[in-house]
Amino acid sequence: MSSLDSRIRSDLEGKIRSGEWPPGARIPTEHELVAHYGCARMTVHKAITALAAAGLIERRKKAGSFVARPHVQTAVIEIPDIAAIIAARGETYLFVQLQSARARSTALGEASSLAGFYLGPDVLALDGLHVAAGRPFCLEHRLISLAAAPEAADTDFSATAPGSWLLGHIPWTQARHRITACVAGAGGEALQIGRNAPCLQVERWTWRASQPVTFVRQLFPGDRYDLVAEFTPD
Amino acid sequence: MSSLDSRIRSDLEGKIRSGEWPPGARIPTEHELVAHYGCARMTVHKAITALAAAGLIERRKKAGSFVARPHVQTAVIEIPDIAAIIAARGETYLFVQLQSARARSTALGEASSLAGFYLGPDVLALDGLHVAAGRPFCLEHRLISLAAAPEAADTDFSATAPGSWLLGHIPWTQARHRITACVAGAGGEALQIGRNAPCLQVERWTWRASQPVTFVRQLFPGDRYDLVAEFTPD
DNA sequence: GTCGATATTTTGTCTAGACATTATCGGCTG
DNA sequence: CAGCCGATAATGTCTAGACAAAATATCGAC
Repeated sequence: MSSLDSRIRSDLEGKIRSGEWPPGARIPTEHELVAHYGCARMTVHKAITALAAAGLIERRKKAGSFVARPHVQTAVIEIPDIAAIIAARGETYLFVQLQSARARSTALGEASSLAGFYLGPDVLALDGLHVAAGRPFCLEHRLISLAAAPEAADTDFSATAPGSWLLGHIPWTQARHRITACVAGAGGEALQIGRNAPCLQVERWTWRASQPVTFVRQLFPGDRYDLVAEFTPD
Repeated sequence: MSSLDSRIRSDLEGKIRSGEWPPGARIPTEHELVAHYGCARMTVHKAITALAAAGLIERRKKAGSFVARPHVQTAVIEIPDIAAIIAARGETYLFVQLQSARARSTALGEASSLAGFYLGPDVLALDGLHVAAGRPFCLEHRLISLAAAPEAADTDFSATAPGSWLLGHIPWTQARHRITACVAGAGGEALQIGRNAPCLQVERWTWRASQPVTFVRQLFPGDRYDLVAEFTPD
């Protein structure tokens, strides 16, 4: 926190963010910074390396270190467990299972829409509704690979959201998210909104050690949920 | 890339991701790893510190290092410049200005909706349309603080997207994003879709050195754009 | 002047220690 | 048994070097 390297780092970061060192400018060499701060090179190196990892500067051997030119806005969005979202709002949370089926994946018509994401021959298909403060909050359609999560076959998801359960049982996943806007369509009835109401749709494909584990499609009424991303590159 | 510390790091990471070391498990101490890999402690320390920064492990003095229990899914989404999105698709890009006005911010009715985001007394208000391959792609409404970006007053935005211009002139910002689903509403005409068509709305508030710079609201037809986030924590 | 080999500068990685910090453990005391 | 308190074990930071790798700069030959 107040270690020397972090002080050096925020010192340099301040000069960049304030514009004192504009994009493209060359910053002092490690050697010069060592002389300036009166410390070992490793200490300066650690500070500069962290700035480079954060994308604020670019380093080139022999040439030096330069303030980077921003090109993309990256934002970190957190997609927490839905139960956690609702708990944070101070509302009561409930999960209701609508349908559950165990099937051979080839029997699932949608298998083809999951291009390149083959969950194995044995798949659990679950439909459920997340309810916040008595109002429908999110309609969820989920497929779970029983090869990757065999315990799921013996678990009762009638009141437990499969997302929370999976997070606790098949953790440390790799995932891909897709966020789109669409109309509620057939899901409008369960969500108690019109078929033409706009919804935020989050799709997530999840792997564990490169083995597909689960796919989920979540539909949020547009007026009940939004994603907020604070972006403080550091 | 193939330095010793990165090899140690991916070695440990593999044991975590494969489940060999489940969440909550204690991983070997730095001392033990030094003995195992036959290197200096700094080298092991660098590898472990990187894993801790990535959130894969938690470290507690005296107690040791433990595989973290995942609780939130964080995803890094990149929100690139719209021109870059379209260029990446290999389509032609065009920006069309619809309206431009310089105003006292109190004269803008919406000022109140930007709670806590006061752009200063002198504001530039711009409406424009991003066009990809001849079709409307994004409707944009933007406010620029002339206190933060005085050069904007003398710039011609009739064909230059203000977003690209700002990125090059007032870089290294801090930002907040909000992503919602809504209907096109009045914007439906400019986008050549129905008023009830679902849209992805991205709002972004931008600061530079804690000074508000710009606010933008972008409306994407739901079927023409989606956000994709690859999540490979590392 | 142009090309190419060599020197130099700058960053990247690593070592073998030192001391600081802090939470836990175990024992001592009341 | 409860509570305090010091020993200890683990991480956190830092040093003063060393060598490696890479890219630029320089100088010489032609």
